[in-house]
Parts: sequence; structure tokens; C-alpha cells
Amino acid sequence: MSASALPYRTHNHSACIRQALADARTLCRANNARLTPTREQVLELIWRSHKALGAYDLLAMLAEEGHRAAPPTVYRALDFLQRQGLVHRITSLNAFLGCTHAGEQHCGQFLICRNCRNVLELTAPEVALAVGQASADEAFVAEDTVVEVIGLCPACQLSGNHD
Amino acid sequence: MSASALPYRTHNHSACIRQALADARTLCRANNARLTPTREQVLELIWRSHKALGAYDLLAMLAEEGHRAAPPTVYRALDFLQRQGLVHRITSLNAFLGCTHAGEQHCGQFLICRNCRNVLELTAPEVALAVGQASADEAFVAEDTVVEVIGLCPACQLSGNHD
DNA sequence: CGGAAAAGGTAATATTATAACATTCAATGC
DNA sequence: GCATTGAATGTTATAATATTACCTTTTCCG
Ligand SMILES: [Zn+2]
Ligand SMILES: [Zn+2]
Ligand SMILES: [Zn+2]
Ligand SMILES: [Zn+2]
Repeated sequence: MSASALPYRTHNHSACIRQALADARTLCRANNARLTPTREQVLELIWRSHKALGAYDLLAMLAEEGHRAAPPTVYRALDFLQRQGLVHRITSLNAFLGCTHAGEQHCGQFLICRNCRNVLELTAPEVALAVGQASADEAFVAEDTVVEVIGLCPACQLSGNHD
Repeated sequence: MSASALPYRTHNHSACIRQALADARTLCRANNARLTPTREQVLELIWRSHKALGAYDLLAMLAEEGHRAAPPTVYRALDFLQRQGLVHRITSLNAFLGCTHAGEQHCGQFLICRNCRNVLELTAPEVALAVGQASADEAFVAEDTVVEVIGLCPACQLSGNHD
């Protein structure tokens, strides 16, 4: 790996957002799922950064955009986006993140920087395999796997604003 | 693996509890940490089963034992027990579990049965390795790793009270 | 003993998430 | 077009999880 992954370097983030929204529209059309304005707005807000955002963060952002919504609105939108594979819930943060592998059949692993809070989603087959093997060794039928790594991203290791 | 792991079969669970409490006393003594009555009581309650228990479950159990405590009491005991490596937090359940590898330097993986809620803690080196390698590939410094697998334990696969 | 630090008690509150029910919207068949 | 109907959204209240702040008690150590 020569270059840092996207969240860790400055990049044309507008392009990230545009791409994510375009992919979402395509996917939802293909799945006969309705990407309504509220849902699209929440998705767009999530993609404002590569950080995971809490439901109430999103709620506040909606409010700033003049969409006075209550918690169920945001949770319902998030449920929909998760079902469509457009958003992941980061369980150790109680927060939500745009999926960078939408449409691909995948089970993500998440590298969470405790300093800048950016999250990188990986889909390392070795990890999935190792977890699958360990489960199988115990005769356990794995249905869903959460892999979340907390640590320091490459950018934050250098710019020492942390421990 | 010929025999099922402990949580999945009937066993002398009193022995589990006694062992866990004995280990805890030894460890805390070795670390100059005070395993006070409240802390020990919470640990004992956690070990009543191989399931993960919520803080408010523990609070209710304390109440049943006549220890009328408020939330901070239980959260403080849990913080202590986690710092001593005697208890793990299962983030996807917001619940807590007695560690079956107390004293060993380890980073656990958890197999969570969605039917019976029993949790098996593994310490598979291949999993830790795969995650470590995937992180390193992104120049990410991993400090803590959460691996939680939701699925069906061997016992529940047979006795079809689920889906 | 006396001071300091750790542990625990208590009340209030913050944060995250859901339940229950009413209303609006949009696709479909006639 | 228009009624039917299920999906989506609005609205209010509340549940479930966790923390803050402050005070009292206990333990440790000199
Ligand atoms: Zn993804
Ligand atoms: Zn960072
Ligand atoms: Zn453990
Ligand atoms: Zn089970």
C-alpha cells in the first residue's frame, strides 16, 4: 500500500459524496426501494465526512437544514439505509457511517481513529476467513460479524495531537 | 474439537463461579487492586450464567439480594472489573460478561448465540493476526479490537426454538 | 491519630433508541 | 380520474443505557 486510504488524506470529498449518492440511487432503483428525499438527505449528511455520526448528530444537522424532524425519522431513515447496504452501524460508537462498498456482497471491518474519528472500512477476506474458521471450530453458525478496531490512523500518528 | 465448549452444554456451573471468583481474588491481590464486597458481588452475579448481562439487569439482581444500589454503583464496579481484565463489555449487546481468560494477556473474540444468548469467548490467534495484518496494511495502529459474532450456538442449532 | 486517596451513596441528567398512534403520500387497479 | 391500500412520515411519549456532580464513608499510610 503506497498511498493512504481516502479518509486519511485530503481529497475531493465532493466527489465522494456525489459518487455515494449516485450509487445509492442506482442501487435503490435496482432493488425497487424508494430513496425518498428524507432518506437521501440523511445519506447525504452521513457522507459529509468519513466520520461516523450519531443519530442525534444527524438530527441536529437536519434541523440546521430546516428539516425539523424527531428521532424516529432519523432512525427509520437509517434502518432503511442499513437494509439497502448503504450505511453501517458502528456499534462501539453508537454511530453510523456511509458504506464504501455499497452493492458488493461484503462484511466490513472498521478502523476507527480515536483521535480524528475518521473510519476506514475494509473488506479483508483473511479477516472474514479467520473469523469464519474460528466460529466453525466451535460448531457455531455465524450470521453476522462485527469487527471494529480502535486506534490511530496514519495521519494522526504523525501530527501528534494525542497521547 | 470433539466436545462442545462450556456454555453450550450442561456442566457444574458452581465450579465455574467458584473458579472465577478464586482467580479474581488471586489476580487482584497480585495487582494490589481491591476486590471489595460490592465488586465481588457484581462479579459473582455476572458469573451466574454464561450470558452477557446488562448493567440494569445486574442492578435488579443486586436489589433482589438486598443491595439497593443506583446505576453508578454498578457501572463503577464494572469499570473496575474491566480494568482488572475480569469482565468484558459486549458492545453489540450493551452487556457484560465474565472473562474466561482472566490473567492471560489476550484480546477476545465473542460468539454470541442470538437464541439462548450464551456467549463463548475465544482467543484465536489467527483472528488477532488477520486483524493486525489488515490494520498494518493501512498503516493503522490498532490499540483495541472488537470482534463479535452473532449466530447460533451448536445447542440451539439442534433444538430448533429459533428463526 | 490525622491527612489523603479510594470507594461508595445519592440525585439529577445526558444519550441512545423505540413504541404507539395519527396522518400523508404514492403506486395500483378499476 | 379516483378509490383502495400499503408504505412512509409526523408526533408524542417513553424506554434503556450511561454519566455527572457532589457528598459521605472507608481504607491506607505515615
Ligand atoms: Zn460496507
Ligand atoms: Zn486520525
Ligand atoms: Zn477475556
Ligand atoms: Zn444458543
